[in-house]
Amino acid sequence: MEKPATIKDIAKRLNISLSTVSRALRNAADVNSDTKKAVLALSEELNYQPNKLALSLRQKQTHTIGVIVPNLDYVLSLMVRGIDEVALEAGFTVMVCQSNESFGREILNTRRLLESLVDGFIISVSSETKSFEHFKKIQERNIPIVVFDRVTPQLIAPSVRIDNEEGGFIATEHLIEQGYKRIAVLAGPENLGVSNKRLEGYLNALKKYKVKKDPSLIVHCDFNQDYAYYATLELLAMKKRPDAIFTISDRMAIGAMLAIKKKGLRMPQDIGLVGFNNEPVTGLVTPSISSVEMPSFELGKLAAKLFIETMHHPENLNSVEKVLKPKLIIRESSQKNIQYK
Amino acid sequence: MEKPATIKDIAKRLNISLSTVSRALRNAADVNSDTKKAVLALSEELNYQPNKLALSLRQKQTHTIGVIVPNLDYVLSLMVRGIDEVALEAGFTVMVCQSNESFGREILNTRRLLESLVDGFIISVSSETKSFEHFKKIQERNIPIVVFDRVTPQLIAPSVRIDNEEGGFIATEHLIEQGYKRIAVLAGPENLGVSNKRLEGYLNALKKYKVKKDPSLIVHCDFNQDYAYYATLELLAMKKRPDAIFTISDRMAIGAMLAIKKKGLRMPQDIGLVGFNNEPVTGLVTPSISSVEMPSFELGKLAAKLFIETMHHPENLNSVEKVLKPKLIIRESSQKNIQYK
DNA sequence: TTTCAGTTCGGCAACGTTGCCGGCAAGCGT
DNA sequence: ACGCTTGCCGGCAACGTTGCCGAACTGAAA
Repeated sequence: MEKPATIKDIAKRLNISLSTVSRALRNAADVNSDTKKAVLALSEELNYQPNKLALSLRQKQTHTIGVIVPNLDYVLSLMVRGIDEVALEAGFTVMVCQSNESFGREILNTRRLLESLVDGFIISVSSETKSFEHFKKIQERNIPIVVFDRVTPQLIAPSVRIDNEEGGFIATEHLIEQGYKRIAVLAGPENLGVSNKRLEGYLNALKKYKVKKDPSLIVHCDFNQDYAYYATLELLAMKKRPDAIFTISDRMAIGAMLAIKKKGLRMPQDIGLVGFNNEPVTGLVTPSISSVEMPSFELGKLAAKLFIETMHHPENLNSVEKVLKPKLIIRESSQKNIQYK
Repeated sequence: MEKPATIKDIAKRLNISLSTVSRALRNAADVNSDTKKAVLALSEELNYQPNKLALSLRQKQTHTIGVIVPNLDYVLSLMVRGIDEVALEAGFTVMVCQSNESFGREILNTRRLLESLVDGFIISVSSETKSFEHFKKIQERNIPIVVFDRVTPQLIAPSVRIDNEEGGFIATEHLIEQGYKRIAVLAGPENLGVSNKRLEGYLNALKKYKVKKDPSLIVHCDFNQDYAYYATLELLAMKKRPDAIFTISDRMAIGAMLAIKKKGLRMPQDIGLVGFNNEPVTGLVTPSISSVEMPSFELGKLAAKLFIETMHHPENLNSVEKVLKPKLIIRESSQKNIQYK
């Protein structure tokens, strides 16, 4: 039992032609039921597995999806698991690449996946990416792309995301309702759509509740715990320091928490804090941190489903844009007016 | 610019044969330097990319490594990144599958990867796995396997791991030195080698420092925060409750911490706690949790290097066993006698 | 008997690539 | 003029699979 069995082996053993075996295995109409049985039996015995390479070469389809993500943090790895689940079910294999938030790396990844002859892409763009030519070239070759989570108007493709504006809104609204007056926001890089949408939600909440917007309370910084830490220290050093902070991600919320503790301030009494993503760690730290949860797993599944639809009907699905709703998880860090739990 | 260019296109445009083009591209000796230049120039212009499927089909090598891991928690994803880095450098693509600690799923994964015609495997076995026939069958087909992290004597293959016995030893030794007298251990499932080695280290430390072993302080439970939580509650309900706990993983340490807090006990004064893996969360909770760090990234890189060696020299590398040293990171949860920091 | 439809099968080519073999011409020495 | 080496190149087959075409046989209708 050395080499795996091929169609040829079966044909030889049964003294019939390759074509007949092939047809029998694919259960084609024009093959005698006796020979069909014989072929099936022998293929079972030899433990025959069709060679995927030959198949792919022949029909120019690898049944492989290239997935590019900026990293594999909690939310994204959940999304990838969602993609994986649906893809496997549909007979696809997924290849996951991390761009590490680097533009160059993202280009490298697309090239590598292209070399691997993936049938298409499911992409969440890196925060560094400002040009989308590498993706547009792929689209010109009629290779399907689905964008998820980090969606951008600069790349026209079917997309799945959460309502980030809503997420920013409910987080801010909650802080306002808790009685916080000077609410700062730690936003991500300026060009990142996701971050800007959440910021927009923040602004909309201020507007609705007639809280005056203060530009000095809006800070852009990298999606990163350390940057958030230092940004928060600066915020807290202001003459009129904020009494609450909404961060665009939990990583940043952790950084903010550390800075707040460093300053000897208490949450939620002195400072309120709300993060985004609902990573498990937010429930473990002291105080636990309120956070906006998103249906990551569902979102991944939806992305994969949309991809498969796109493969089958490449006609204008480009305008399809699925949006899921986020949900606020309230914990200690923001409950100035208690009465919960 | 629709279909990607092939060798045939180049041959036709230059009026030469396929073979010549092929040789020119591979920089073979017996081809005129002028034609070589022409071919290279045209292939550049047409943006020629060799078709990997055809190549793989021809030379029966996909340059793909199948990686199977029980999950993608902090340590394992670091290891996978290490594998990825080395593999890419060496021209390999890796396909990662999660078994979710399930035996059936692990078998499914190996089958799928086998169908994808991977050149070999790098494996960390699931905690459920007690039979290794599915892997042995692969080895009989002369497909190389490298085992990492979760190594077992039941599967003879080149392996990379950390010194788990040492890890268990230094954690326990540290607790003893801090003056803890009744040290409990939350071990993993009984059949899991990694867990047993760490337990062995614990026992060795007790022996060295002449601390009497108390079987009621040794608890086996699933690698899981909830189980650890309940197991700890039981430990703390004992008449003579332990004054320190060493957990075999940080997940379990978190569970233990929650149980300790629930009981209203203080760390490190009432109870000492040391975990394993040094996940970032251990530094963020209050109190921060001491933990045994392992060089995960390095370990992944080593595994990939070993795999590549094995591919090139399949002769008896089976006895190769690389072992890396862990390192104790001391934080608040175990510092009864202060003076650190 | 001829014709025709239906059933069942084999042969050939193709997907894109490379390895092997052999051929042709030029250059060299005899 | 002959043979030998060397440099360069083309043809063929093969990897494992499937699609297309046509052949061979059967049985029945004309």
